[in-house]
Amino acid sequence: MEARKSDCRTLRSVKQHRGSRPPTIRQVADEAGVSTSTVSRAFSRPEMLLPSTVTFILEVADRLGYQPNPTARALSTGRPGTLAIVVPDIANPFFPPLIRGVQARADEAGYSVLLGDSDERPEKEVVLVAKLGARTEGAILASSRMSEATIREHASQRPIVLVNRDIEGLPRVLIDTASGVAEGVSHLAELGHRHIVYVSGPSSSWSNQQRRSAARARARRFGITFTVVAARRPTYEAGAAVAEQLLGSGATAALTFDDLLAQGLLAGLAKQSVAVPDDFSIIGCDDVLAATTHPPLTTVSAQGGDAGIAAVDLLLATIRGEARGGELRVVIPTSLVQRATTSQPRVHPSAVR
Amino acid sequence: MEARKSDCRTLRSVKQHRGSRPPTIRQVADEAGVSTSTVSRAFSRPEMLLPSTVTFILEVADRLGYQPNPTARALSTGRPGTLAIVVPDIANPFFPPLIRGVQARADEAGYSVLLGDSDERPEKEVVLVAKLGARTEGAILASSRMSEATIREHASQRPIVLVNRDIEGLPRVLIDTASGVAEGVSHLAELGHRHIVYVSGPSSSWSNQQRRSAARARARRFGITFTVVAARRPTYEAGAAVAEQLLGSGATAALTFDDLLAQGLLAGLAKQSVAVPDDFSIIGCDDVLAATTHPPLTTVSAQGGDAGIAAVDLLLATIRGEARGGELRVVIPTSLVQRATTSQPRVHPSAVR
DNA sequence: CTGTTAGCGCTTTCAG
DNA sequence: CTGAAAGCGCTAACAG
Repeated sequence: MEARKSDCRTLRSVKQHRGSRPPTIRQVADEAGVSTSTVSRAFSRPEMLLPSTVTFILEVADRLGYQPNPTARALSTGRPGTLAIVVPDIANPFFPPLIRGVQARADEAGYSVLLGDSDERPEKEVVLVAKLGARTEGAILASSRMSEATIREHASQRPIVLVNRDIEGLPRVLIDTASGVAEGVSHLAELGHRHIVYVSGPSSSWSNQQRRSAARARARRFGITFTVVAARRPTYEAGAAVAEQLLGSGATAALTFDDLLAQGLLAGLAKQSVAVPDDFSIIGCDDVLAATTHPPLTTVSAQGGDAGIAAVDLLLATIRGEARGGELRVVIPTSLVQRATTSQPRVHPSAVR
Repeated sequence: MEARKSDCRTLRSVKQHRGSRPPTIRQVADEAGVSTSTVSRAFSRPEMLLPSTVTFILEVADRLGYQPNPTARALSTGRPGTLAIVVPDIANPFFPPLIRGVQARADEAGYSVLLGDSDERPEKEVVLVAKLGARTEGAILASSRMSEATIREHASQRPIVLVNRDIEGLPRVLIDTASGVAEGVSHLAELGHRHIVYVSGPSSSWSNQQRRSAARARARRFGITFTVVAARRPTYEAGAAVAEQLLGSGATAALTFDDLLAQGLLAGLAKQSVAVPDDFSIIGCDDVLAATTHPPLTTVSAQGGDAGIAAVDLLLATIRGEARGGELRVVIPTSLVQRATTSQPRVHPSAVR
């Protein structure tokens, strides 16, 4: 096989330079003396062609600097080859590992990832999901702040996988921090604490609800006093701000919605000259700060990256229509990571030793 | 104007349910009794139509749940309406704010954002940029690890804006941490330090080179000893690992490539019972940890979010062909943020006070 | 195994 | 101001 019609395609064969359109399948076909279908197949289904044809075409294509146009391919096949991931706040350290996992896995599967940040605002999330949904094959909603009804509505339009949001019937991956949190409460109870407080995060967060109720249930089981203190956003500042309030509550230990809050609390307590863990114990959640806090934070591990990978797998399965009933709900286990912010509560000074 | 031909388009008018294709411009046109061109115009160039026609069509479209297909539009116009941002590591806290800025600004401009994580690997970055580049109108390469030649090659194919990489002739936004670092050295010199060390980051990082040479130059100006110690990746662990090495060097202060390294160093030093800032002073860079370290880190501010916004503006201008010579290089100033990790060097014990 | 022929859904001249 | 028709670049039956 050799190149035919390699005659003058008037001006079209000029070497590419800034501004010239990239070569199309048509040009490769002409240059190689085959039909466009053949060129198309050489790229999408090479097994249908003679190996020699494939190599020849690929060579010609390469020489011309041809690359299949993803947009055209998307329109023709109806498969954009992209996924969307939307999160409430990229800057919250819980999400980067998650996003990283998503992007890596999607990439392996030949997909690209569109990212959306809703800025913790449900209305903005709605718009984003609609906008991104139209240009993707499916979306992953991490810690969605939208109402269940709204989510269901979106899910009826296109494949959607939820992360840390438990809605019956929808594919979802849940990081089961509840078990880790319960473990944390047990740990505190066994240490001798009789009054603990839970510093809550965003009220519309499923994770927050899970953690709060898991902590409460376990506390009840041990018969220890359980109080809830609300922090606004899950931030360092908010954590530092609730320190005083905790001290006045009579509690000797706190579990916080996440590590950021715990870290802030650590600072707030330090400012009040309260020693951690000697005077007060703290347990965070998510394990996104590793041992970088001072002292190193005891927390509940959460494999954000794994969740991202699982979410992509689930989404891909859903897209392909392989998502069978049972596997709709993937649960990722967690456990308590003991570092240095918990210890026995300080007993009455005179009783020490 | 009223609906004509609202007759049976056989089965096509069935209400949408999971699995049914979304309505096309054709259906809206039929339902409204107009041509597809008119529907198209109602969405893309309403000013060409009678206001009454527009509202009518929009209403019909809304009733049918019609939304223009972005892919088809992209193919037809040649403008995908998407931008790409590729970073070496999303999990590095320097990038989330940057990405956040990019996504927010792009969204305002009606664009969506494709995200790529190169995992600090140049080869992977090359593949990513090529892949994402094909489906976007342009790309933002943040802290690119690719060679200058490779970057130029990509830039010759499509609009590209660099962040923290200074390549002549290419549009770029640079966070001028060099000035902040120099300020940091002056600060240390004025405090009385006579030997400082720079803990370097990725060798292929432009920022690293900038910071290192800025520090060296300023140190020379003050006639103080300047040493460089190499950390592998810019991580907490790497920072903790170099602590001992620094202590043995005779230096009394360190500037680190970034805050993560500084934070690790803080921990490494604490482990060796070296008090900061009393026994050793530290200055970080990027200001991504705010006052969350212990003690609060003195560092060089860097407005990642602003850089992201500026990058999008530059990219959009480049795409539109408005990028004029002079504005090709946007520099974002930085300054030293003094917190609590720097102080006078401890003089010979007997000489104290 | 390869070519022909229709589109995918939308935009865009060019008429009227 | 609106309609008809011709694509954008690629894929997908259907023949051969």
